[in-house]
Amino acid sequence: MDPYIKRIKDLSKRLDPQVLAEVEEVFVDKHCSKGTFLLKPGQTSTAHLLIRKGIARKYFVHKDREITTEIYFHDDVAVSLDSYIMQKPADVYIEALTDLEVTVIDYRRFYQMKNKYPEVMLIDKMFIEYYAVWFEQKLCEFRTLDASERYAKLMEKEPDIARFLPVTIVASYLNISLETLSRIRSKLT
Amino acid sequence: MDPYIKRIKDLSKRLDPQVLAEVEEVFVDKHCSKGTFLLKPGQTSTAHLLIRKGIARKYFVHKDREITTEIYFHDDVAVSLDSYIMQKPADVYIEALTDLEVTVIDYRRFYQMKNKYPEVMLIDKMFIEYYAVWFEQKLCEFRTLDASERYAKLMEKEPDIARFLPVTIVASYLNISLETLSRIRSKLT
DNA sequence: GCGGTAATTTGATGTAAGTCAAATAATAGC
DNA sequence: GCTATTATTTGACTTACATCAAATTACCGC
Repeated sequence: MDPYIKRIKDLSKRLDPQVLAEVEEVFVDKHCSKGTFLLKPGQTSTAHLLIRKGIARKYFVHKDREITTEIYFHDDVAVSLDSYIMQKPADVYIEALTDLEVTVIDYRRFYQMKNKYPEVMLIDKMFIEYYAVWFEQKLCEFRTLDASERYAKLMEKEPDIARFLPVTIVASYLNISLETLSRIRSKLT
Repeated sequence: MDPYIKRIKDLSKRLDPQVLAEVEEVFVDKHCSKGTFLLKPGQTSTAHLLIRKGIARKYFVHKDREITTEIYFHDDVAVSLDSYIMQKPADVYIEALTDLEVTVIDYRRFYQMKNKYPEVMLIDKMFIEYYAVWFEQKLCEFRTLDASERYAKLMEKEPDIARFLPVTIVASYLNISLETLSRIRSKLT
């Protein structure tokens, strides 16, 4: 697991038990079946979704083509950052690729927690920080790596994506055509 | 100005005068002459740099090529997010492209302010949020727009960059070769 | 098992944009 | 002013990757 994510987790666990109990009241567990949309363009995001089990993805449609921007596994948090922060309608889909077990963290109630307990605000801030750094890294990868290098990086950093998902989705995540991905893979064997 | 930046500014101004005074003690004004580096790879960032006057840029070197990732004008904040958040050595340069007047915001002292006043922490958090959303948008542009579309977007959103900076820098910011940028421009006239 | 659909691979061809190289144009120093 | 240097433009050529199309393979439901 990423060391920064680990720090966030450790901090969460070390919250005052009283505070932790109160925070956890905000969490609601939910089941989503495969193919369901957790968010659609036009809807304003009202919750973070902690994926407890299964796989989900975020994507948007550009020129009749689905572009996958994030893929979520166990312990990942699915959210349209844009819609959450700016409190405006999303322009992305969040889709359950398998049956999911998710924990819903309602913004309104979590917001109250943040204002009541600065340590909760800190954890939320660290989460955003992680997101920002992750985006910056991705941006750097797009600027410097070609198709096969991006694939190599994916295999190194997020091998589960290549392992569990169909070429179509992996290719759109790497921003290459599925044919090119297929060719890259065949060269490696 | 971006509406979210405006919100951050308004909030800053509306801080309790007592708090504001204390925060401003942390700010130190400084002059940097053209060509100076405010940060170099290997150094760990110890301060945010608010540009009061002049132009600066952030870039990194990849395969003997300078890749400009951010350009700062009046009221922008120059910082290696990565180095700041992870508190690790930076891998980017921050360079004064003109003579600069900057306000240095020391992390250590600002950190104390954040812990003392939750409203200061909130402002810092909003700044990071803005950064994250900005990165996400850039990422989306790289995924969906070709060279001339990226240039068009630049002219629409950050025209000053194209106006005040040499082709070399603008091209590396758009992640295209300077020759291509020159050709795009000549086609538009 | 078999037929039908969807996913993946393979091949042929097109193109946006990179690279290399040379020609202008702009800028600064003296 | 003129030269030296640097920045920008223009041209010829190359290449990584997309697109289109067809072939193969995998995956279902019955």
